[in-house]
Amino acid sequence: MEDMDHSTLMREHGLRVTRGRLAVLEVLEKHPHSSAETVVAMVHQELPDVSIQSVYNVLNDLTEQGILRRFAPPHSPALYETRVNDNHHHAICTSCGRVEDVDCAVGHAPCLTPSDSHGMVIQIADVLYQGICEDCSKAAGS
Amino acid sequence: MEDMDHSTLMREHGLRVTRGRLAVLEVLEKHPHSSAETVVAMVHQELPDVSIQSVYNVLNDLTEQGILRRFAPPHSPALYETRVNDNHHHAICTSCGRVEDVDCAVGHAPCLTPSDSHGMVIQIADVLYQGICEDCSKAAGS
DNA sequence: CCCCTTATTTTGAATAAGTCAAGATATTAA
DNA sequence: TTAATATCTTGACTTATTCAAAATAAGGGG
Repeated sequence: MEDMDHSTLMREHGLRVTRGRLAVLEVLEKHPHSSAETVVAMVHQELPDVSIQSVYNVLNDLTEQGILRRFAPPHSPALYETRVNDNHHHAICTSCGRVEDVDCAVGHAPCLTPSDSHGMVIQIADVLYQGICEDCSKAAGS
Repeated sequence: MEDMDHSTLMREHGLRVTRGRLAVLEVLEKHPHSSAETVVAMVHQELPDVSIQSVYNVLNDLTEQGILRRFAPPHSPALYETRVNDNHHHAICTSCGRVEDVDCAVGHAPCLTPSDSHGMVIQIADVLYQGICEDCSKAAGS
């Protein structure tokens, strides 16, 4: 069972295994870059009586444990994904809001090494490219 | 007068020069990484009858023209700055929320060249480092 | 310099996204 | 199986931001 991994993962982080948490992880594995609202909608397809607040709790708890990753494009609610620990980045279309994963060009984890971090110990580097996606530039160019 | 630059800048973008816009630019030059609310507060020190809505309008208009830059750390309202066109990045302390400017280590505008942009034409690369700042790690380590 | 056009601002209401807190429920260790 | 407590639910609330219509002000042409 695929849930086994998720269950084990959560136990390793000292978290109890609940239906809500498993459902959130499954949803985000199938649909990365989802907002809390989207996650709620998809969780409800399987488990209609999980509360909205609960999904927010789960998203916060799992993000805090590093099981999920959260990022916040301007003009967008926070988005979540399970793809963690691989230093990939995101490109968002400023026109339609579509989000794509992008591997960094410069090699392995380059952006984890800022020139001068002002004494901060860096844990995460989020890179967000903003631009116009193919479809939107076609649509605008016509 | 320093305002001359700002006025010229706005005219070049086809925008009318208003007290509110000048005030917002001045505030953000002195206090980069300010939220809309902070900008309102500081603008009000000089011009108490500029409305909140107006500041939001100004921030949106100037951002749209590329005169301001907006970025949105998780758990934070959107932040604004006048430093534009130099591909610098940001480090935010996840504990106290402090934001610092960071020049990218890898050279000039490296992150504007993603390996595979999925057909998107990239306009901006925002890099957000998250970590623990010196003060907070001292405070926690005690 | 004044007037006209229209960009900008104001006012007030409304929405979206997310948090807080207290009590009910479910998970897990013993 | 039971006890302890982590998690979930409910409902209200806060924060950040947007919308829309009427009032005002900027700047070009006479």
